[in-house]
Amino acid sequence: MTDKANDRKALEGAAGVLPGVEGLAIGKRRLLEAAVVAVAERGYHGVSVRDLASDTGVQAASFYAHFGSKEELLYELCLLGHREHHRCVRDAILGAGADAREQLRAAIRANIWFHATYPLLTISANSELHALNAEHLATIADLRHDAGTLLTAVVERGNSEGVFDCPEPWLPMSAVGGMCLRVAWWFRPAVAVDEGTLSAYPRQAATWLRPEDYTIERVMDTYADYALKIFGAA
Amino acid sequence: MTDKANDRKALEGAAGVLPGVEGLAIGKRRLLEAAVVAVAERGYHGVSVRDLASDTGVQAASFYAHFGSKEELLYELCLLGHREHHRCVRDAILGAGADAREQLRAAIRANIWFHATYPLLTISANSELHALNAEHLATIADLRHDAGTLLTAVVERGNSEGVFDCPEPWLPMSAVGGMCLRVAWWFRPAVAVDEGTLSAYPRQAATWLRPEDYTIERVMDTYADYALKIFGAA
DNA sequence: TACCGAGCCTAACGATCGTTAGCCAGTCCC
DNA sequence: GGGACTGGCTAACGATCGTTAGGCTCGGTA
Repeated sequence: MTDKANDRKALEGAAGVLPGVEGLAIGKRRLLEAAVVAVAERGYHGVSVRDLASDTGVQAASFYAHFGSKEELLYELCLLGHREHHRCVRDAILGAGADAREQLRAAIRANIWFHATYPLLTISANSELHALNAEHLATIADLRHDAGTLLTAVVERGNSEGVFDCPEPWLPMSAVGGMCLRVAWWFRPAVAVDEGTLSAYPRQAATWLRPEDYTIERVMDTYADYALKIFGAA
Repeated sequence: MTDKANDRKALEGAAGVLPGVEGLAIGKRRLLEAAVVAVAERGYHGVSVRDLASDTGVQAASFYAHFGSKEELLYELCLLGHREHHRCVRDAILGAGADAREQLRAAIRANIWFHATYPLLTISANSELHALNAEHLATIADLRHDAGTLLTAVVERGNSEGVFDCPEPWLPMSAVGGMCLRVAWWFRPAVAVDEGTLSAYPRQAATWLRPEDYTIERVMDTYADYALKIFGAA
């Protein structure tokens, strides 16, 4: 492979780690992709503008052609993460028919799918909110609140229809939410992993000792069963 | 209250956020306590040595009378967090009798208790491992591995005794581990919280919209029931 | 009494941080 | 053809970073 081809591959090494960036300018997209990799690994304050510029093959000053500040980039990452995640779960619920159990199962499956497919985005958008300014943090908090509303409605309807048995949904939802979220930290795909594809998963995922790697499908099914048990599904 | 009393209270504002620091020199202990508060809030790279020194009422250079480097302080925090957590869970299992279900229940309860009682330590010791050097990271990884061994043994014994039904324990353990770990991020006590006590919990815990705050006891019981369901307890 | 180390201090080192000013090569539209 | 816009560049700003040198003041100990 030529040096130039190597350079190009290095610059695009993070392609595919972010959903919903197809319409963006290529320079901005590359910065976002480099950022989600670096921030998930080292945290917001552990990543400098010069790091991102270097990963993208440009100078630090060029960063500011795309973002007004470093914090604004983090905000865009968080916005992207929460919006795409919410859309993913919402569409799954809406396409699941009228049975609350199937709606819950679809929601859990979509939740896991997103966290296992975009783990670096999940980690960045959930662990680095402290670095947002007050206004941006409030916007993200509103998004989080909205995302919870629909799932709460599914559970409450399931209760009144008699297919769930959890009079107080908050604790079971916290448990299910927690176990689904953590998938982003440990998941690594079982199939077709070359070095480039593995870079889309957190480095720590390699150190969680497990007997094997699992397919996304298997994790989705298994965790959905756990969730239905927790919600006391009939 | 006098100014001097105010100063003293500010310096000791983080007292009680760390277990197992009774024998340490007061200056070192204060630095560790200030560090766990700041690191859980802003991340390792978001906290400077001068920040910690300022919170402790000393100069930055005095930091190095207690720690060889900033990374070494993080290592001591991670060591403390993993050791105390492991001891807590281990003792609970050993004191639970011979029934695997009761051993599992005790382990989950102890796990939750630790995460809800020392949430800032839990967050720091689990989210900031990336900032450790290779040698220290390997030591912590060994500790994590050892901690998993005992619980795995409990589950496997429960399987062979016929009281659990989970032929492959890793996925259920990942689910239960995830939901218990996340308690550290959202838990806030329901009773007797003045401003000083609340500072022992992550700031974000206030933003997770919940209908009420729960007692530790209630979370422990509820989550233990979830865990037993997940492991297919007879 | 003399010493010694612990624990604090002031001052400063070089490196790196986020950000800005000012400039330049293309590309598009009128 | 000319002007505006886009997206890159070099160079530099002041602030802050982790860390060190060197000195002071104690309490304990030989």
